[in-house]
Formats: sequence, structure tokens, C-alpha cells
Amino acid sequence: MSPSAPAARHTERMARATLQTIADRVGVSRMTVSNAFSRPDQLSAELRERILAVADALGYVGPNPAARALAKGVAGNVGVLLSDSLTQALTDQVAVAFVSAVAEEIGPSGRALTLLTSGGTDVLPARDVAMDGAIVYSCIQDATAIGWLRRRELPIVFVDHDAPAGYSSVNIDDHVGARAAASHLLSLGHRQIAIATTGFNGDFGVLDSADYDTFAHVERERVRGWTEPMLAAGVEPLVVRLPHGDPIDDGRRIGQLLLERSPRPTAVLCFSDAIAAGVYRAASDAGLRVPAELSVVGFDDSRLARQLQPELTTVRQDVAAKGRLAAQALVAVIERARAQGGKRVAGRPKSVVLSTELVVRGSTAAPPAV
Amino acid sequence: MSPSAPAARHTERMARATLQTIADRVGVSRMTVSNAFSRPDQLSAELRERILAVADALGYVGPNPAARALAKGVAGNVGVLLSDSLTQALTDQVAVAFVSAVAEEIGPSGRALTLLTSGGTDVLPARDVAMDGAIVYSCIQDATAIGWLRRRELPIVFVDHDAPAGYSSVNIDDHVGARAAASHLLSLGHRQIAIATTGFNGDFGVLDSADYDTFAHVERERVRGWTEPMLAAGVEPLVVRLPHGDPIDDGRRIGQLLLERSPRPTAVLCFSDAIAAGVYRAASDAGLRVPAELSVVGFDDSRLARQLQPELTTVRQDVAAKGRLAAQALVAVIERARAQGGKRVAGRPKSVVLSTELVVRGSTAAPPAV
DNA sequence: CGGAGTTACTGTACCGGTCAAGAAAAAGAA
DNA sequence: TTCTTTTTCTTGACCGGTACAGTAACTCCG
Repeated sequence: MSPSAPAARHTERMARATLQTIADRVGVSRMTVSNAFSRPDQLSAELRERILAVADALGYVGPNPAARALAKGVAGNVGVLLSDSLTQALTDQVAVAFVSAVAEEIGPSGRALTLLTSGGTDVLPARDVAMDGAIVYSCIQDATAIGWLRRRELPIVFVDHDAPAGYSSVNIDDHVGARAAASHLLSLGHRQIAIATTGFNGDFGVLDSADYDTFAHVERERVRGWTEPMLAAGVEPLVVRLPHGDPIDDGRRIGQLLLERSPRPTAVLCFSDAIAAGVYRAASDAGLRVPAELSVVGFDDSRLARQLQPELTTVRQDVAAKGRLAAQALVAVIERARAQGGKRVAGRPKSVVLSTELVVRGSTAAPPAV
Repeated sequence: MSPSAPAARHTERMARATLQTIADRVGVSRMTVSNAFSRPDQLSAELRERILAVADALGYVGPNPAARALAKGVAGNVGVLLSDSLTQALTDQVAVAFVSAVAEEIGPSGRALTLLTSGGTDVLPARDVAMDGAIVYSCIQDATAIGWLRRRELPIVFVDHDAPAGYSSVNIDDHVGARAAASHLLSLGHRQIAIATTGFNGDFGVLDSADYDTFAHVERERVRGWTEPMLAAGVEPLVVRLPHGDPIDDGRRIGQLLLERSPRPTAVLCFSDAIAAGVYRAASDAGLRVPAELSVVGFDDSRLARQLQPELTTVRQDVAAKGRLAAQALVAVIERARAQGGKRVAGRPKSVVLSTELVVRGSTAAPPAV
């Protein structure tokens, strides 16, 4: 490069183009350029063409999202709060299916999906990331994130959660489904029935009913559904809890724990199909056959249920519908809040409860004769 | 309510508190209130206490994220571009594992993860959502989203992609892994080898080498790796393509298609473990045993590989490491861009290539004697 | 031909913060 | 005591848009 050529200057990046840059170049007001992008009906087609051409030439991409978010009060995304460990949530097939359904439903509205992480030391996405609303999904241990979302007065839809007053929610009928599962086992003649559930902040262990109070919505409703018909039949349930870890490994471990007990349970009601899969392994480890020597019932009716041998008797829920409805509900709340001007979480909150259904397959049978 | 009490006024929601509101109440400047939240070392501890107390009393949650994003040029989230159908991507276990690893790594930096949907008619998240950077993951048919991200001059890390000049990337050694898989089959004595791959915009069908040009990075590298040792050994590969649908169903379908051919392939190299699982089914449907009558090789070494019976011979890649490295690389680029002031995508881009490894399990054996 | 109604564009205020430089008071050094 | 230095707070400009209320010209209609 010749020393006389001051090319260095040239490498300095041109200042980023803004509406004003374009306006000056075209000789119109900034507002007109804004309209060219955001409200095409506000100016003549030919001027718009001219503006867009100049914008393109200047490398202008479109209105700055952050600025637009500030001015319009719209961020263009919605948050999804899964659990404090996103990784953990994403290894849960059911949770992923839910997110997937939400994404599919929210996509056409032009919004992106922001997965809220637990954040670092000083930054908390639930408090510090711009969004138009949020979906709070179950299995959250740390409720502080929910607290931030609420304080921000964001539109929120709660899923698999007791919604606070004034908030919309989408739930499934855990109670009815669990009842059906337990009744099924009772009618087969089982009397030694164990319940393997997850529970807030819990490690492995046997629970008594006093502990149920520490449960979140889903756990509580299912345990209630499982135990009620048992108690009515004079059968004392054995409730064990496992942590929020890898459900299959944990299910196996809890299965071992159960199968060592005496009297040995003849049936296990599981919080999820994945846990049931773990119990299958424990049974296999112990040389017990399902369902001849051990009946197993799952929950969710995920893909896994039919991959297992024998196919799993389980309680079906429609996760995709749950996701779609949650997304719809959230969009509805957002639009309503927007229409009302204020950020006020207004309007009549809607509570949806989806039905569940017992699906009897090959993993349940009468208990072995004593 | 008595008519004399003008309570109606009261129901109007108090205007949302801002820094100014608090400043006025405390009797300091707006900037000081800002510092109380964002730069605690800039004011005395006691004044800060007082400010925070008033803020709390006014229901102030913290600096408005959108405003802060505009002023600081930091959004607090990073985008992840998976495929034009998020749902499809989320049903892919490998993709989910990747996202999960990214989330885990990015979380502590205080950023959230925004899944970019394909958007609606007029809003395109890749263009219209504020973010600090983005990760572009493979399996994208529609590259316009990438175009928007690039035009925005965002920090981007490409994964399983040929990165454009100047961009960092994280890839795996698809070529070496595929070579090892093919060589393994050849050394077992196979001569009728089929390749079942996905490919851009492709429907089911047999391909000839001219079509390879339409492939994206991963497909191209793998096909190259599979075919090279075969051609060197004088074996003509049969390459078939399947669409981006449900991989297991599609694998089954492509398996049927292959097994009907004459001469019938004695081995199939699959683009993924999931496709291999589909081929297992097709083999089972056709009454063929793996590996006695059909050898199958997968790719990824996902969970599935060991769930199959027999366990799947496959090429292992470390998806979690890929995700972590991508996240690290992105954060590095973001910090660098920030340090350099301009949005310029500067600094030396880094290209990481992770190694792959053939894992021989039970799904491969010598071809049946003719 | 005059007033009502459009169409096409402009001007100003505001969204809610942060940055950088400066001023006043308090502390430390010569 | 006087001259730095530090601490603490303030001022004014700016981030890049959008809303809303004009204004001027142009069309429609009796």
C-alpha cells in the first residue's frame, strides 16, 4: 500500500445508518422514513420505493429493535420460564414437547421465544430481559423468577401451576387421571401399591401425608388422586419421592429402594413415563417381570410409553394442546393489555383444564398369587 | 360507594414509576437513581439505601429493559437459529441436547436464550428482535434469516455450517467420522452399501453425485467421507435422501425403499441414529435381522444408540461440547465487539473442529454369504 | 365556487434509560 | 495553609425510534 494513500481512514466503519441518515439523504423528515418501514399506507408508493432504495444502499437493516421496543412498548418476544436448570428441563421430553407446541403456536404471531435462564450473579433474565409476556411452566423450584415477572406486571400464563388471582392458567386434570390409575390397580386386586413422585426440593425418601403440603400443584393433585381411592379401599399407600434429576436413573434407584422393602409392593404408580422406565429397569435388575410380578403405571403417555416392553399403562395428557392453549392464552392477554393502554393485567383471566385419560396397556395385571 | 367519594379516580392505575419519579421523591437527580441500580460504587451506601427503599415503595422493579437496551446497546439475550420449523428442530434429540448445552454455558453470563421462530407475515424475529448475538445451528433450509442476522452485523457463531469469512464457527469432523464408518463396513466385506442422508430441500429419492452440491456443510462432508473409501475400493455407493420430517418414520420408509431393491444392500450408513432406528424397523418389517442380514451404522451416538437392540454401531460426536464451545465463542465475540466500541464484527474469528470417533457395537457384521 | 374530506408529509414531544464531563464538598498531602 | 485528590452528585446530550397533532395540497360534490 503506498504511504500517500490514507486508506486507514477508510477502514473505520461508517457510522451505523439511522432513520435520520436516510431522511437527510432523501430529503424528507425522519418520520416519513419511519412510516416507509412501519406504516406503508402513510406515504406514496413511489416515495416509499425511493426511501427503501436509499436505505438499502446505506446498509440500513430496519428499525432498531431496541429503540422500537422502547418507543412502542413491544419487544417481539415472550419468555418461557421452565426450571432453574434449563438443561434439566430440556432433557425432559414432555417439557420439550410443550415448548415445541408453544413455539409453533406463537411463531405466526411474529414473536420469538425466550428461554429464561436462572441468570448470573447480577443479571436476572426474568427481571432484565425485555419481553411482552411470559409462560410459567411447572417444575420450578426457585420462585423468585416468578416474583420478578409478576412485579413487572407482565402478562403471564401459568401452566401446571396454581395461578395467582387474576392470572390465566392452563392445567390438566391431574387429579382425575391419577384417580383412574389408582382405581385401575385396585380393581386388579393390588393391595401393596407404591407411589413414586417428584416433589419440591426433595431428595429420595419415604413421605407421609404431612409432606404433601410442600408439593407444587401437579405433584399435590396427582398424589391426592392416587391416594384417595386407595384410602377409600383401606389400602395404605407407600409414597416415595425422588429428586429432579435424570428421571430414568432416579426411577431405577427408587425402584430398587421399593423392591427391597418388605412386604414388596406389587404395583408402582409413577409420576412420569420416564420414571416408569426406570422402574422397569429396577424390576429387570431384580429379576422381576412386568406385569406378572410387578405392575407399573406411568403418567403423560409420551413416546416412551409405547417404546417400553411391555407397553406402558399410563395416564394420557395432551401436551401439544397444553402448549397451544398456553400460547393462545398468552397472546390474548398481551393483546388485551395492549388494547387497554396500561400495562395493567386486566380482563377476565381464563382457566383451562384439559382432561386426562387412563390408557391401559401391557404393564398392569393382577398381582401375583401369594 | 357514596357519590361524594370520587373513588373512581383511584382505580386508574398509578403511572408506572421511572427513575425520574423516584428521583423527585428522594430529591436527587435521575442519574443518581440510575447509579443506585447500575453502579452502586458511584454513590454513598446510605443514599443508595434510601433510594432503593423509595423505589421499592413505588413498586419500581428495576431499569426498564427496553430503555436500557437502547441506551447501553445491550439486550441481555442471544438468539439461536435452529430451523425454519422450531417444532421440527425440537423433536430432534441431538438439537435439543445442543441447545441445552448452550443454555447451560450461556446462563451464568446472565443472558437468556431466544429461539428464533420463522416469524409471521410482517415480523421476522431474526430482523426485529433485539439481541446481542446469535448462534446459527445447522439444518436450516431458509437462509434468509441468516441474511438478516448478518446484515445486522451481529456477532454470530456458526455451528455445523461453513462459516462465511470473518465469522467464528464450531464444527465436528464429519468427514473423518464418515470415512471411518464406511471403511469399517468395507473391511467387514460389504460391497452393497447404501447411504441414507438428509439433504436440503430434498424429498425421498436416489441421488447421484451431481446432487451433492446442493447439500449443506454437514451432509456434504459426511457423504464425501462415506463415499471416498468406497470409491477407492471400487464399490459404487447407493445414496438416497430423505426429507426433514420425523427421522424414525422417514428412516423406516427409506429402509423399505432400500430393502426392496435388487441387489439388496447388505449395509446402510445413516445420517443419524434416529434414521438408523427407522432402518431397524424396516429391517424388522422385512423379516431381516440386524446385523446378520443387514448391517446398520448411525451417526451422533445419541442416547438412542444404546437403546436399540442390537446396540448401534455409530459415529460419536460430543454435542454437549459443541454447545458449550459455541456459547463460549459467541460470548467472546460479543465481548470483543463491545470492547472495540463499534458493532464491527472484528477480531480473529476462531474455527473449532471437534473430533469424531467410530463406536463399533452390535449392529454391524460381515455380510451374509451369498 | 366554496366547504368537507382525503392524501401526503412535517414538527415536536416523548419512550426510559446511560454516558461523559463537570461542580461542590470532603479528605489527604505537601 | 494551600494545593491536589477523591468522593459524591448533577447537567446536558444522546440512544433510535414512534405517536399525535398539525399543515398544505388535492379531490369530491352539490
